[in-house]
Amino acid sequence: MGNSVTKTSYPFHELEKAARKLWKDEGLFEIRDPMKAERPFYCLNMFPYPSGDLHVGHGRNYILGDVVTRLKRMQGYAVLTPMGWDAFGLPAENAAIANQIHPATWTKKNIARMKEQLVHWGLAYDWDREIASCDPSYYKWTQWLFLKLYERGLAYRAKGAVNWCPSCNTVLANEQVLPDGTCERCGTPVETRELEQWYFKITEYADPLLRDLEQLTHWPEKVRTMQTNWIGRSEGAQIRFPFEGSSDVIEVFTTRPDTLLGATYVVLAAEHPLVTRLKSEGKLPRAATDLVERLKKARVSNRFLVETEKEGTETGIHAVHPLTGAKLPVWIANYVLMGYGTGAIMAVPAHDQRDFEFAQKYGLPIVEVIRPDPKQGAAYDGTAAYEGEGKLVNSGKFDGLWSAEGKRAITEALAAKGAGEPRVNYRLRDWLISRQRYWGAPIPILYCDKCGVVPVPESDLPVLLPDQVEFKPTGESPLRTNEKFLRAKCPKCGGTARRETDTMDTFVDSSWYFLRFLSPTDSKRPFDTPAVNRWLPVNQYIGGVEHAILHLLYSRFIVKVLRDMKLISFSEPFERLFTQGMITKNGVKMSKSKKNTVAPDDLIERYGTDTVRLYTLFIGPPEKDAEWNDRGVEGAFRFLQRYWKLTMDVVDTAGAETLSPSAVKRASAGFAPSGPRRDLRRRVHQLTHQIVTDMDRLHLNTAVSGMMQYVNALDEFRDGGGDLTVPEVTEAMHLGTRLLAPMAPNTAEGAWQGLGGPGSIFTSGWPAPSKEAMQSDTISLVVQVNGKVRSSIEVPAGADKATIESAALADPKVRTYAAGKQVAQVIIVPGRLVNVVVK
RNA sequence: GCCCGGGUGGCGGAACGGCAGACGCAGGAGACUUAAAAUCUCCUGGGGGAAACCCCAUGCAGGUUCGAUCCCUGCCCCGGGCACCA
Repeated sequence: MGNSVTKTSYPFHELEKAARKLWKDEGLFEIRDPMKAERPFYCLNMFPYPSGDLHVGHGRNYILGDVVTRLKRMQGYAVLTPMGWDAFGLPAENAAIANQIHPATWTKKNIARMKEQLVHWGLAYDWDREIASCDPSYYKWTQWLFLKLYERGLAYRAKGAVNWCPSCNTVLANEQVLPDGTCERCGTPVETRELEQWYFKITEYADPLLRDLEQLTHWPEKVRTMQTNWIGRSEGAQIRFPFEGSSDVIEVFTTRPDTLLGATYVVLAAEHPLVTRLKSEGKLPRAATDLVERLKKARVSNRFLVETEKEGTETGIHAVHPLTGAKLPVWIANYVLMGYGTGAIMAVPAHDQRDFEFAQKYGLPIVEVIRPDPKQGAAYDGTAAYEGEGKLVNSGKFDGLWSAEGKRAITEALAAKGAGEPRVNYRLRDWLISRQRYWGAPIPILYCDKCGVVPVPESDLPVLLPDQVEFKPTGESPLRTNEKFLRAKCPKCGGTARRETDTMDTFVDSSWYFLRFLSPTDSKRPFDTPAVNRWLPVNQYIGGVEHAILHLLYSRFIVKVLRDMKLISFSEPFERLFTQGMITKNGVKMSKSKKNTVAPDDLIERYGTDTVRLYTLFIGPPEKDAEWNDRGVEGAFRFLQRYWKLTMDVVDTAGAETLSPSAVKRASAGFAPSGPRRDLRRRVHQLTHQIVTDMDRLHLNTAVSGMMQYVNALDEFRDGGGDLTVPEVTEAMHLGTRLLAPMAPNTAEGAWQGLGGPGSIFTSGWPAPSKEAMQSDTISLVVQVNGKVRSSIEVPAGADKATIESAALADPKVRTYAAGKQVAQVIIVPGRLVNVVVK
């Protein structure tokens, strides 16, 4: 089959070559001076990790971005369309361990290969702005970013329970652990370890990160919801319970202070500091210490199992109810987690299902304090907790208040006693950024025996990764044992210091790269503030939904920090976000490991890049997943062939002089007032309208379909004996070619040159349909009887309702269906239909 | 359990509340050809009918409406997110 294809008269390879040369010569997609370019538009694809080969599934992302880029260019914008490489990361290091190849070498090789593929794909990137996050000239500034956060107290080191991936040999941020407790990258079950690690204080920005989501009206609702859930804001109160025999207090967080009088016991997480202390002081009963040990061990692996049965034990100590003074037993239980709130709760079994189950199991008292309607019986019926709101009962002076009032009144009463206050709690945890890996940006910190933790002075950046290192199969970072790297001089006291050996999470690299593209080679500053302020937020950001939380939340955080540092003037990095669906093959995501990838190279070789582009766009709505079908590619190819032949036929018959744009402009006098030529022109403008609208909304599958109909319309015109030299055809070719250009740029550019140019099609402006041309003299209306289609009538375009009604009632089929019945109503929808309601 | 998507021919998918299935793929018939490929033409949701036409059909059951794939209620499946979050 390959043979027959290459014999086609559609010379896609030549077209690609010529088009690419023209675009390069004209510098169509390059921004020379960001401060001077008019009408800036920043179109960005998430920069990829250079994993090696690209498949057609990856291509969807880039093709979408390229269509936007070219469309905006035609609409007269100066489009910034850069590309770079998220080039630090574990696969390079794993390759190093497996094949004894340096991560830098491996990464560079992959970058070269992928760049070749992107170029082959004909994507319009401004390669002069290419960046790679593993380049010292880039990661110098990632380190600078760390120092800035450190200066502001937003980077800190702390010991705590962390996620450890035993396969990746490193810790992970919460965002990088999947809901089933496995590593986001490799799928290995994550373990818990107590380690001292570096964090970014993203929780400080929880509220702005949440609030500003409201501004992001051009983000998919889904992504905003996911971020909202992830941040997990809840309002309530922090309440302090003193406990007997100590001046200490147990702090709990609750969203239901209105149920405080129903609290009958207090529960601590096994990891709660008080538990640790009591244990070390020998004040815990044997059963309790045993349980604590068991729970801590179980949590290493079972932390994510929700279905675990509730289990607990008494500590022997008692807390004092802050309002009633009642003695409440303090328990330790597996259903209270250290990772949320204070790691301690007040248990209200009548109104919290978890507490209820626990209280039942251990025979703890249950006191009802909320009733939806006090006149009716209890909502709490002894079989399950009532978790709704209502009026307070059994709550002393608070009886009769509604939950909302009760919350306020009880919180105020606590505040008056100094026993509590309103509190907003977040699910979001700080961002753990240290990684025990080599192939990342070293954290620019020194440990001095005398001065303690000392940041590397800005002037000493970058802290370079040592080149001569050995990768051990144990997976231990070679930095840990590299004496040359480790040894340093303390910038404060001049004494000996030891370097931090952890590197930064690669999501730090990608949290600011979109700023770097404006000044990719600047060695003085991380980014050019005026240029960045002019071009950002990114007008159109395109990438996979898998970053809905990770990259997109981190970037938003960093941008807000930089704004607070007055280094940029905007608060959000990405104005419009588009998350494309993945392409599946045999129902599953394309991936090397599943061996179901489709390589673009062969397809481009055989059919040309425009065919691959067009099919990728046509496959379905871009935001949804879609199944790849090799036969579908041929459909796209057939269309382009037909389009090309048609263009060449028009050029041959009409000749250049009738085709030039000025001739087209003059042609309007020659447009036919009626007949097939007029019909063609109407159809062409209607389709133009549809395609323009679809492209604006990124409904590219229907835009491609519109182009197919466009060619069908012209073919039908010709088959019906139409003359290709008439001005209607010339106009159609000029419009259609420009409409096609963002989607099939090489073919369209070639056609444009054939049609007499001048210049690149991408400087020819974006078409607009003519309202007048879209109008028709008569319209055909569907006629329904009682909502069922029975006939259709032809009426003048401007016909009034009375005319339409009588025409409809006169229709023989309508008369048949209306026979013997009364016409109750006639509904007329202008331009659409008539519905005759009979009884 | 809660919150988002989604369920339409053999397949991918179209349809401001207004002719369900655009466009394409696959399939069928034909033209061209010694033949095949390529190309072109016509047909192609199901059922009934010689035909004109008629009936059924957008996961299921209701509702609102002159009219519902679209809006509302309940339910069933599929995908995603959150989840002992206090």
